[in-house]
Amino acid sequence: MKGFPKIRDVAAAAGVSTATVSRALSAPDRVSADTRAIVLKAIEETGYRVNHAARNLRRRQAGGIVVLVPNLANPFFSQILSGITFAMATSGYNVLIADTRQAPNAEHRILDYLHNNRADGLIVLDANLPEDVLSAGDTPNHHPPIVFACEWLDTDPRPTVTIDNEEGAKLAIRHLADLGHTRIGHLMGPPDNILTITRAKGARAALAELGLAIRPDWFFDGDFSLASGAAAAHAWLALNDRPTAVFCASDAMACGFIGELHHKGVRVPDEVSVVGFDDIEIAAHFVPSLTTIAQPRALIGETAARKLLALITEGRENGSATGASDVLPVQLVARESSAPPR
Amino acid sequence: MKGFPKIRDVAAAAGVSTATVSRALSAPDRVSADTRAIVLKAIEETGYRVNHAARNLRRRQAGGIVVLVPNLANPFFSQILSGITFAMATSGYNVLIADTRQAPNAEHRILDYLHNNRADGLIVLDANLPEDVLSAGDTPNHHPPIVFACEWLDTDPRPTVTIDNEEGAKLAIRHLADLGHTRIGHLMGPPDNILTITRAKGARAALAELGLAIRPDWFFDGDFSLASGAAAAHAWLALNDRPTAVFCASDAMACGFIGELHHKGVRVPDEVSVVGFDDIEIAAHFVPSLTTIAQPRALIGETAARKLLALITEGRENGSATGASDVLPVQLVARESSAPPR
DNA sequence: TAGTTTCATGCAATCGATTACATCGCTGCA
DNA sequence: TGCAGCGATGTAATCGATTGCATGAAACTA
Repeated sequence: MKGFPKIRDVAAAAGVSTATVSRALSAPDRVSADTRAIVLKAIEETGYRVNHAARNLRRRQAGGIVVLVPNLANPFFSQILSGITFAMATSGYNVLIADTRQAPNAEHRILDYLHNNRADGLIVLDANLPEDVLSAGDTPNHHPPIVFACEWLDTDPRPTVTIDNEEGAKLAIRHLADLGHTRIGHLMGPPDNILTITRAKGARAALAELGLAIRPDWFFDGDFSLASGAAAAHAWLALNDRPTAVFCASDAMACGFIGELHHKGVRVPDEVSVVGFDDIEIAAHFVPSLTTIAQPRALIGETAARKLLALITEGRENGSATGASDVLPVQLVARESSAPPR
Repeated sequence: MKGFPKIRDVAAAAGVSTATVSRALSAPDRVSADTRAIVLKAIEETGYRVNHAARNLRRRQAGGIVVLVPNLANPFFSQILSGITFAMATSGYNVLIADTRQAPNAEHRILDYLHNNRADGLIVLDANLPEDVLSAGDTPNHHPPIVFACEWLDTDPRPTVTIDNEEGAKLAIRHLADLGHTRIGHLMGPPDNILTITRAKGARAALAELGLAIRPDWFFDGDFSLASGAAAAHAWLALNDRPTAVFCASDAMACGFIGELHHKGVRVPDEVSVVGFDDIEIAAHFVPSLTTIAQPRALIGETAARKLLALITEGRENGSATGASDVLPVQLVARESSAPPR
């Protein structure tokens, strides 16, 4: 960073002022085609690169967006991140990532991103942040625009990018009913999570529509993880009166559930059908391959990123940060793990 | 970002100069305990937050590190990223991520990170970058320090954080031999990849040590992905004379291999034993659960991050960027997918 | 007691790009 | 011919924190 050419050097090489060089880069149509060419050549020759810190300081911006991920180690998010970086690639904004559940002081550091000039915008994938963290954005111009993706807050009017979770759950239940199942259970995500609530609601609604039993002892607790799926397998085994099909609120849980049943000698789908949710990559290759509700994860990330960019630009131009919310479609993918009951 | 308090406001509130405020924050022992307390209180009251752009400009730094990931959508990397953000959390550096294989212009944008004042350091997880991209760092002070993690370049003396890939492959082969297998194949990663080369080398060495056959038709081509594992299953099925065990260079390939064999009615480990590499989370829950070589992914990320931080600091203090390289240990985890041959 | 260190603090230059405003030369119209 | 209008460019202030140097007071030394 020491001997790097600066805009002054380029200006000297091109025989123009620094203002012209700056304009040739950031507002090409404000300089004549001739000088622009000269400036670009000078940039080429000197090997000049803008200093982002200087630019950001002057423009009063941060130059990046932050993605708040509840748990980076969870592969569910990797494809969403991929969609985000894809959409951001040409924008000139950096993509920073932060794990909201990671010690030390996760909460404190998030606040730092929120109030701060560290990010021009946020994509929040974790709606279970401490209440006060997000409400810190009360005073509208004290924080950058926020887009929620995947998860959201019912009480919060900010724009979101989600999928139709309720419909997804209904598709799953109807699929099992179509196969002939009448005894259907549901393995849920973490309590309080909006996805858990919405998917469970959809499952209940579909069961009711179909006139099927909604039995509390067939609604198993989980937390979206593989391990909780395995734990649910034990709960299922412990029942006297078991459902013949289980709709799991995540593929990870479905895999954990099936894997553990397999250890106990219970075959899927012979003895119990399983439907997952997410369509993670392994679902198609699992044994048995997993029937699931596909959600377009990369597209979610991409959409959220574009929406955020729009908000950032809009916020700069006028003040009206409108927040239409996108709901992306889901799709049933039928595979081996679901079959008619014996 | 408009009406935010600046250091001047804090200085006024505390009745000191901006220099003192700055020092109270960045060099606490250069101000007296009393004034420090006063300044901190003033910061609290005004709600001041440093402007990173200004700080970075003045300090001639970028304030962040970049992680170059070959494919963000690949969950293998999520845990490494997690380790990196964990180690970086308290450092004050942002963690930026960039996908090196992502259109448009991946190559061009990487160069931007390399030469540029966008990052104070890089963690590179992709050693297959175009030759000239990395060699752009010839002139030592024209680029930030780089640490390679997982993958590395044989020709490059820069510091690396890796695992003992050769030993891992040997563990896998020996494990299969211990079970009684004498006909052992190997499903490889993408050609030219250093991990592919090293693991295949370890596998060959172990086979040789054990006096077992090294048959070219039992070395299958792959690319670490699930799909290539499934493709290898067809290659295996097509052989007249099949190995009774296959060591796969990634868990994803092992899962794809097993999943596809299962579709074709071939049971694992009954008809063929399989050992993977990585110990991704699903390995323990797969059907059958996967015997594999565990590598400490989060630790790799964490170690790389700390090493990079050390290089950044060192580079600022004196110029000698030494690059000891860490090799982290691997471990065999025996599960159901490997058993004695029939 | 005079001279020397040490410590805490203030002053003001500085990092490098952007941009409001001023300037200059043309064109076009009355 | 004269003046408004416009486009291209230059001048210089500005973004906000950091830090080299200077200052003054206190502590220490001989």
